[in-house]
Amino acid sequence: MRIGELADRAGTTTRSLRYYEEQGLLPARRTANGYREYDEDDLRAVNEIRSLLAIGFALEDTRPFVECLRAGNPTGDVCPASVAVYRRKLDELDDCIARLQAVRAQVAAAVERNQGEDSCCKRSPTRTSRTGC
Amino acid sequence: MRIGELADRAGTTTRSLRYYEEQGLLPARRTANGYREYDEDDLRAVNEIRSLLAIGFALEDTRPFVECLRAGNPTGDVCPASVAVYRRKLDELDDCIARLQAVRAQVAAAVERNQGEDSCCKRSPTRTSRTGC
DNA sequence: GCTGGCCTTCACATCGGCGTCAAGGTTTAC
DNA sequence: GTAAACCTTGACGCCGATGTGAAGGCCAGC
Repeated sequence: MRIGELADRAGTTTRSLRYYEEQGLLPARRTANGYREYDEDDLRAVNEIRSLLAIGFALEDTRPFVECLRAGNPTGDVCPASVAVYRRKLDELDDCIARLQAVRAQVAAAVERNQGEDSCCKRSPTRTSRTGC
Repeated sequence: MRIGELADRAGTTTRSLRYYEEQGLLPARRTANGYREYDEDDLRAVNEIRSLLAIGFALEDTRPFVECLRAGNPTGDVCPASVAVYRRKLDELDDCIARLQAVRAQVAAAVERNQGEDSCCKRSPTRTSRTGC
């Protein structure tokens, strides 16, 4: 299949696929006219990449999983290198969660201190903003 | 005091202070020669900004706190607008923590599935990478 | 008067994973 | 033959907070 179909089937864009190729994660055969040509294995690789990205892995961290798949394994996570990434991610997640929980506690305490307070303020206008996690 | 001293005392850089000014968070008086001149209130404002940034607030989210301080309040968080930001941040933190915990569980399960496994792989090299939370 | 250490503004670089456009080649359908 | 729908490479834009550097002004001490 060509890049457009692969993108559609994987629920992504051609731009992303070319980017993965550029990063050495998705080498592509070329047809005579220079078009990239992909097969079902490539689709599996892209799905692996996408599902890992979706849970917050960096693209680079998906590499062992993709290589594991390419090596002929049923899934990308049966290889030691993949499991190593998983473990590192677990540590990072634990650190991150702990930090966020500490911040949460700190913010919650601050809210409590200043909630019913008439210790209010003297002026200051209002505004809005956006999210981001 | 001038910008270099303020930066030193606040534990940041002149670049950052100029950026805060550019964002309208830290207006500066100028001396005759064009140098920025700051006082102790400005130091407090910068400290407020820095401590909020340090716990993951966006610069824009520090605005109500700074304005609250500027309005003459003892701390930046006694104003309703500040508390509103706190509350929104709490929600964001809860969402974020929940997502990360879900991911953590998913990754932990995957590690468990593939840990002692001789279901190993067939080849695939090794690599390294870096952190980031 | 000269050196060094401040200060000024302007503006480009960083990181990651793309979006998006430009300018062009190819192939298919009518 | 020509329009439509693919494909190609290349390159700039984005976001946020800041690093970094260039080119120049100002001031204190020697």
